[in-house]
Amino acid sequence: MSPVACASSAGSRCLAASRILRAAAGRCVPFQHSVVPPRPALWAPAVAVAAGQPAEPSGLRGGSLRTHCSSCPPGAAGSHQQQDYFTITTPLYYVNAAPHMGSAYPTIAADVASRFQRLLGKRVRFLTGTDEHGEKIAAAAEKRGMTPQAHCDDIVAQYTDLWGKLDIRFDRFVRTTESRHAALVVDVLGRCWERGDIYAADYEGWYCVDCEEFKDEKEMVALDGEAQPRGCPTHRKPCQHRKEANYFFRLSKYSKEIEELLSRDDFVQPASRRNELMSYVREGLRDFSISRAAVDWGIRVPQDPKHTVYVWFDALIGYLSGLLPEDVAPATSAVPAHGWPASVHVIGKDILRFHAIYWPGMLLSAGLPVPQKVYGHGFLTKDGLKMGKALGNTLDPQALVSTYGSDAVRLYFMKEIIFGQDGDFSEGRFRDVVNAALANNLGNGLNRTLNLLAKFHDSAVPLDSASLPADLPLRQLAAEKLPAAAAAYGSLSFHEAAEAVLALASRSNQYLEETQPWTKLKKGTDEEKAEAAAVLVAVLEAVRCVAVGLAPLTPGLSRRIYAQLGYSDAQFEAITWADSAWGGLQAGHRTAEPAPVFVRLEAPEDAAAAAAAAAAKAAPPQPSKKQLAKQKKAEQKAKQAAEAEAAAAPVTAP
RNA sequence: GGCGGCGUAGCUCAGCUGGUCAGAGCGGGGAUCUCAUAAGUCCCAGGUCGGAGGUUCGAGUCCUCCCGCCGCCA
Repeated sequence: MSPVACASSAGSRCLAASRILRAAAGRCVPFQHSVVPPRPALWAPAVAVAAGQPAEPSGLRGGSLRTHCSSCPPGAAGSHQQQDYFTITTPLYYVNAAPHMGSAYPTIAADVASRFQRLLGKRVRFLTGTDEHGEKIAAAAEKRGMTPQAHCDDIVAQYTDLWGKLDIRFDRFVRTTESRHAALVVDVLGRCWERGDIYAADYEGWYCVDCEEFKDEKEMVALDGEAQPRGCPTHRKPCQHRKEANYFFRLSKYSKEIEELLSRDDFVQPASRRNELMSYVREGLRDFSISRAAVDWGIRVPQDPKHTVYVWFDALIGYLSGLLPEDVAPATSAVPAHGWPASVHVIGKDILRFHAIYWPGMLLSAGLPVPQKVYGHGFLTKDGLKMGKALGNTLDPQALVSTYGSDAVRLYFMKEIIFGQDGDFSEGRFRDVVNAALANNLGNGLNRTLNLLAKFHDSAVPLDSASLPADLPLRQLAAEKLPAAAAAYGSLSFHEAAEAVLALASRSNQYLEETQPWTKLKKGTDEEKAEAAAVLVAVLEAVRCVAVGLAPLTPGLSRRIYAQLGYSDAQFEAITWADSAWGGLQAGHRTAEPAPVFVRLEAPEDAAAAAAAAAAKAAPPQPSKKQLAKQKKAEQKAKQAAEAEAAAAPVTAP
């Protein structure tokens, strides 16, 4: 079972794995719903909301809104040529357990996309939240000796806590237990009903009491002494033949529209996802059940209070209810004025069908536009293996972010895994690639340059970066790479965006080696010293561009780079994508006291010991020759430094 | 079983509309430097492009079969 969006084993749901009730025999998913008191929607913690006003993302506060960005390529998804808003959603995560990497991954991606769109000046609505209905919730709560509501509240707190640690800046956090959500579900259902798209029909199939689930005939196994396969494969107990009345949604009525939708290049992405959906549609869309009579708690169907709304119908509408501000009555007609249709639903590939087929059908029935895009990202593995508690292979995002920090986690998953493809996490590789990019390349490059500026120019920028020649290779590379990064961000190609921006940092280090300003600054002529000063400005300006370019991916690091360059937090908060263009650093500007902006990642001791022990089994641990040589050099350096210090004149404290 | 996707250096990937008989990053090895975060820079090694056939002057790239992995559907 897919680890993404759902770490649990088969049968669990997080807008995932579970199968939807359909008119065909043998398909059913049980769920339970707890009717809970109304609760306010959670707002993003960073945003202070004035009474009666919708929340605004803090990133834009104080910044000027721009209507055009020269860095932005024409036609890019989410670009200015399209609407002036940007609505992005993650799945509404199932709160049967604490968040796992499978939910953190798409949330990070949505946050990166949101931050980029905010830098462009868009009115961004980043919607995430939780789906709190279902029998698994009740079971998990009971197991913990808690009410379902208390359980949900606790898990939701863990989600928001983790999102805070991962620098997730959502605008809306919707919970499907909110009364406003229920009200909108009822309203949407009413519209579909009036349209004639809901009808009563019997659903029958084989039911396992222990699973609380209907079984497909193929799934069942033959029990002892029986010829016919009628047993639950999990519990090995006889399934009961059940027939119950349900309400069904007339999805088949919208087959043509949905097939046309799926034929579009830009609706379902990546392109490989479309094929399986087209195959599914061509088999003929069948109506699906949207109610359950057997489940006591849930949103009551007003037209027949013996029924509660089936959880998929309910949860998908969270994308609508979550957009509505508190002061707006929960009505379907209000939704288009508040960021609908969504620009992109970011989802795991395992729940594509619900988002690309059922959801559009529901929306068409309710008279609402469909989302602009559904992006099915790939699955994650760890050390090449599927993740899952049952498999004993888990990746705890809380532990990861606590150990290594938000920027490292975000960069790895965005840069090293191609969004849309499956990807792997291994801790050694994680440290290596993050260190290489952020500590050794970018961080050291900035530090060495700031130290030179401090030493030879008292941290004052000697000239305008805009005055540097337009044909300066570093400047030209910036002019090439930052627009490329913008295009990549717009296409949700985060690894390409990261590579494009970081290429500028790499080139900066090369440029320093080519020009060796430290030599010229020490011993050069006045002209040579001026040239060297220009090199420092060029490199610092390039790093400033990199900071803006990386801001969606590594907001904390970018902020620290800006601080090191002498800018205030307010100045950082006010940046726009236009600031990624060359020319921001001005003569006279003072940089801060040099300090590392990214501390290299080290293996935790226990983990390192465990890794060493594991490696010892496979092969004797041996430090590489390079490492030994490096240690030796370090010792020599320390010795030389001590000797030099002893011989040098006393140094005046700054 | 049907359909679809994938298999390229130790790892992660590009190339994949036929033509320097394969590249990048990370890791590894060597050299060099000391402005700097045990960093930087330069150089090098690593490839049966899953396997076997075929088409072609020429195939990682097109066709067939087989093997393995993943996804969807029954």
